[in-house]
Amino acid sequence: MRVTIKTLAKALNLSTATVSKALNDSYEISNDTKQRVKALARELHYVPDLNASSLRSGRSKTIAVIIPEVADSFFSQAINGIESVAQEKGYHVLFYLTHESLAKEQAILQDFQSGRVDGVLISVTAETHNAAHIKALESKKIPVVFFDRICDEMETAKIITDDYESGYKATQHLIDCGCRQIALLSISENLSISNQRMEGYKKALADNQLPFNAANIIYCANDESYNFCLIKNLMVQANRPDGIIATVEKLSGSIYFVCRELHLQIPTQVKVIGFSNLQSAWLLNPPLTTITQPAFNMGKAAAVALFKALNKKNYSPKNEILVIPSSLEIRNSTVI
Amino acid sequence: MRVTIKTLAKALNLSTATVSKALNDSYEISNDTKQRVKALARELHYVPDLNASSLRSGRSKTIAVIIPEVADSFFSQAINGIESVAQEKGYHVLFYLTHESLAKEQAILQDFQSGRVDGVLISVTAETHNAAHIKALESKKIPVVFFDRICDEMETAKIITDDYESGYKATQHLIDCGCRQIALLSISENLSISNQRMEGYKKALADNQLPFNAANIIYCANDESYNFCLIKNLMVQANRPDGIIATVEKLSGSIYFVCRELHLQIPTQVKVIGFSNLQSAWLLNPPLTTITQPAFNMGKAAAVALFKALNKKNYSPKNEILVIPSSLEIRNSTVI
DNA sequence: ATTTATTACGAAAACGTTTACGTAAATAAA
DNA sequence: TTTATTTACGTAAACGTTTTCGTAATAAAT
Repeated sequence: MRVTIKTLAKALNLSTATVSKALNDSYEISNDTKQRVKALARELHYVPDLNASSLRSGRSKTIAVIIPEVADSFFSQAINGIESVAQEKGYHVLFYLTHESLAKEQAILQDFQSGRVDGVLISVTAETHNAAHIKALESKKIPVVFFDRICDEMETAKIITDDYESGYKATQHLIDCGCRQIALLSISENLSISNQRMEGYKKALADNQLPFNAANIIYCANDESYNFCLIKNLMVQANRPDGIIATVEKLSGSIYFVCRELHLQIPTQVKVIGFSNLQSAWLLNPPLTTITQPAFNMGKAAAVALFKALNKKNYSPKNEILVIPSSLEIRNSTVI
Repeated sequence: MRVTIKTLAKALNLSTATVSKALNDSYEISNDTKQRVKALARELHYVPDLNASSLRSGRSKTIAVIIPEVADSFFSQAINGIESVAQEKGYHVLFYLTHESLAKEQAILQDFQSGRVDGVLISVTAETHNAAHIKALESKKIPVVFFDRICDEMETAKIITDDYESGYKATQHLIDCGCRQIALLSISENLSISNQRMEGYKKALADNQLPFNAANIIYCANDESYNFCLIKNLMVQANRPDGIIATVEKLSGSIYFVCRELHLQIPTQVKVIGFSNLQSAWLLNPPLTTITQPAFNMGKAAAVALFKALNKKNYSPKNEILVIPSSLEIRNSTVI
């Protein structure tokens, strides 16, 4: 037989209400009773039914994390940050991968109307250009916190890195290394991070009296072989770039593959800098200069912000942006 | 006001029972009624309360995935495989990271007594040497499927790769390349994969009349700098190995770092082969020869096996081992 | 014409909690 | 002493489903 609150109540000659309150450390219950209840619960290996609890209380002790990919070291590390605080708070974490598909993102969020989760951490897809489906959670009073890839139109907590400055720094570094024709690999026209990084790129060009050339902005897709072609086409041109910035991790690899195929030497013929958290950046051939993002801390900060909202009576997170800076790590893909 | 089954029932002048059955496509309900109910449900954006549903039915439509790390490309890819089938089946996926801690693994499984999940996919920690805490799920009729890192003593479905053969192949390859003193980096004495890979290693040595030297088996820990020291100590010896096998992904990187520090040339002075799924293996300096595991397919197969069990009246998965072979991919860390 | 099946639905209990409200006893304040 | 407050517990409803069982009405079989 399953041991429920009733089992305990009967055995101790108490009401289920008292037992429930005792287990939840209610002020209404004497210390003595609490001890007795908890002792018996432990002895009989009582474990509360989560579904019953959630149904009645309206809280599921579960949060959702929605990200585009997991095979990206940024998100891997961010997950670790999130998980570390969730486990500490006794919360459980549902993971969802959108694979950069807006439709999937919508379907996932739609499901949260079911009361499955108490809060949501999200990094939107490259296709997401408005937040209607995310705003729908407001009606259920489910707090949402963005990290990395945010939606400007939502008034909530957002954890980002200094994308604008990073774009600037990356570009300036290449210019300092002698580059005059710098390509920027992006993945989306509506993604906050892409736009910010590009703005920084443009500003750096302007500050150095270098012309901005729209042809040097390459929008990549979610298809590796397609991206390979795009980059290859870029690099076979007569006036090919002498510097490339990959604004998203997976694109760095593609650049290396193209350069290998075309026998282009990095960094002598072309310099490369990638937004990446790969520990193996050091081990690449040549070691990759990176903009390294504080992924773990961003994940952690996002989770902290979410739990802060979950503890408020007014569910809604403070509308504020937390910026955790990235760092430029110079290696041999830009300098000899 | 929230729209529940009662709302629909009242509006259509039906009982809640009928509405529920209609929504679940029960044979007891006429097609006409089903249409009307579903139409109104759609119109009013009705979404069933998962907690109520789970409480009554005893099924949560959620599975758990327990893995040691996520910052490991094997697990990243496996997750993709799992997620792909879960999403298709309309199930949700809870993720838990053990960080190789048995205590954490136990705590996580303990929590599953709450009815939170219908089934579990697990890859155990390096510390796990018995399955008592996992067997405890049997009393709750929660099916468990192992992938990659299995527990022999559990009678259930297990998805693995051909670890023994992979260990053999890796060793034989190094021998073919001229190595006579081969070190094996392991992470645990009780982990199935470690032992199998080591047995394959031993067999290959024996088949080639090479002596087995226990000093060449290095047990690494979950601490990068500690591992670095271990490997460094190994490589500063006079009779240092001329070949190393890293049986787990993260150790390959450590080997490269040590070799860089000691100015040891790969592959001329020491040849390296790693169990790894990093796409960047190609891009390392030098490109890393790997045993590449079918991570995505293993994850997928594990999920499929679990769902098969979830659909059975008798919850328990078939006690069988599915082996999906790995492949040796030869690159320049073993050949010039 | 009577019995038996089948179809389509409803009443009500059940799942295991949490919580609003009530209350008796003990204590404190007036 | 009377009244107010606090302490510690119980009663019972509620959360939103699913499911068992019952039952009319219609159709089929005898």
